[in-house]
Amino acid sequence: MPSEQSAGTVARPRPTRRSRAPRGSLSAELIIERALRLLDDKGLDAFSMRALAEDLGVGTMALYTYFRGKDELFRAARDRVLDTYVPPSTEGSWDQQLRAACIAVHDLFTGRPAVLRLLAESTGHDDFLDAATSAMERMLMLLREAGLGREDVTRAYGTLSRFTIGSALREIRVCARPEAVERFRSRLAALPQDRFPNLADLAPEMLACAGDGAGQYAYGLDLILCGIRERARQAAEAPASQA
Amino acid sequence: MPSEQSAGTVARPRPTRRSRAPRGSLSAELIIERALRLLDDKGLDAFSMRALAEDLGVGTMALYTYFRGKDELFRAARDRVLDTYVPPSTEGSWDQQLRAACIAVHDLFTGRPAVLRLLAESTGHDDFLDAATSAMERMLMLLREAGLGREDVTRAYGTLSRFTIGSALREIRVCARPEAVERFRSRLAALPQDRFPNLADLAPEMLACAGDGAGQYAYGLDLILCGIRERARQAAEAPASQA
DNA sequence: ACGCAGTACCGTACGCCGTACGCCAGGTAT
DNA sequence: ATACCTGGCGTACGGCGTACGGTACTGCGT
Repeated sequence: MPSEQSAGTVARPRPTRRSRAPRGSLSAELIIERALRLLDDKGLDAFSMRALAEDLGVGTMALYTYFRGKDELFRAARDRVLDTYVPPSTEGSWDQQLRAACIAVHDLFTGRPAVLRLLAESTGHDDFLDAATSAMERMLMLLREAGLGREDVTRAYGTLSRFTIGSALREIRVCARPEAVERFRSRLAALPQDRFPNLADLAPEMLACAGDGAGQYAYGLDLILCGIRERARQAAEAPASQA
Repeated sequence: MPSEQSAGTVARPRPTRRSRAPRGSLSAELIIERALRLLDDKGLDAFSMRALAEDLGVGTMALYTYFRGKDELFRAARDRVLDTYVPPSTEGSWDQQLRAACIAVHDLFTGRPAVLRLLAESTGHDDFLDAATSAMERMLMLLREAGLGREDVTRAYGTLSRFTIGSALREIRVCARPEAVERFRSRLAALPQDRFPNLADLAPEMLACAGDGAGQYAYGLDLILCGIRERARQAAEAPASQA
């Protein structure tokens, strides 16, 4: 910047002129990494392109060299996280493996609250990351191994995925937030016991479960797996009933 | 500002000066109603206080007489929708009743996509609407009727609610959007069959299920109910095993 | 009849946001 | 040396939510 502010004390509006960052200081990788850190630390609501740029020590518009816009950056970040999925061991019976695989997905989601929200708001299926597709393929395989028919495999998979995302969402919104659980507690305590006897009676259990996301997930998962087993048994007994 | 624009034809920037709306033209009820209509028609993303005010033929700030801000308005709108829940009949066995109740909730959610997103993003449990609390109470009662222990009742309820919200979310994002299903289709078709044999093979079923939200929900619900029944049977056989 | 307080509606302005557009500097090829 | 390419960047625009103060109407006490 040659003789830029030398012209007297006539204060420019002080845009806090940054010095130009050197040439190689940015990359898609680096941006995604920082964005994820920011997302995890401050949450989705506090995220902005401006904040991210400042965090990187870079002008806002520099980001647009690497991503067409915020949405594209978000999708890239989401994909990066999904690609960190590592399938658990391939030992044990089909239901043991399926259980482990689902729990791994659930853990991946709850570990990245902001990314989960991104995922929940996306139109879904707009892409097939390699890791995500592999996970899907593997689950379908395990379900076939269980002895389910073609449509049952598909529907059972859908059930698992819906339950998993519903659980993870609840978990990041409630279980992981002590203040939410606390508010729940006071609400429960204030309920008229005559109108809601079961709710009032079960308050201690409700509260304990509200704080135990992982346990809740495992319980529901087992319920569903139990249903799948039963379904497989029916299919084995009456193989002619499917189209 | 006296004599502000009287100086000749110097056009003011044309803020399209509205004539003041008459005194009784607004009410909390009316605002909520219009907000819901707008939300349903244009979606959550397109909603803004300014747009709502314009829709009502009113200045933006008039809304702030009735609601402290956008969040409060949203909560009021959400509550209003939740309060339209009507519990289905109280006839039949506990599982028939539970099934009907869950489906009613699911239908309520999927009928109001924008409200569902509001609900999914809220911290949850920050209030107990009368209708929502009654629904909860009734489900807990039915689960006790099934013969479940205290903790099982709570956890089974949690499973149902998580699955229901997960399903509804998926439904408004995918099943109800033909273009999302279409994109899914082309993605499936493009998959390398050697790496993802099951996925490729099951593509027709996957696609059919993607468009059939209600069927998917009912299937998963039955899986869970089956698990609950099994659990109840275990509890009946070994009543000493619970704390 | 007349003021006057209260209130429902509203205009303006501020500080955020995402991003279109074009500039500019520094490295590379010629 | 020169031209070009490209990655970083400043500015500006239109949108958002909303704090704050103004304004005109209603209804009340006199």
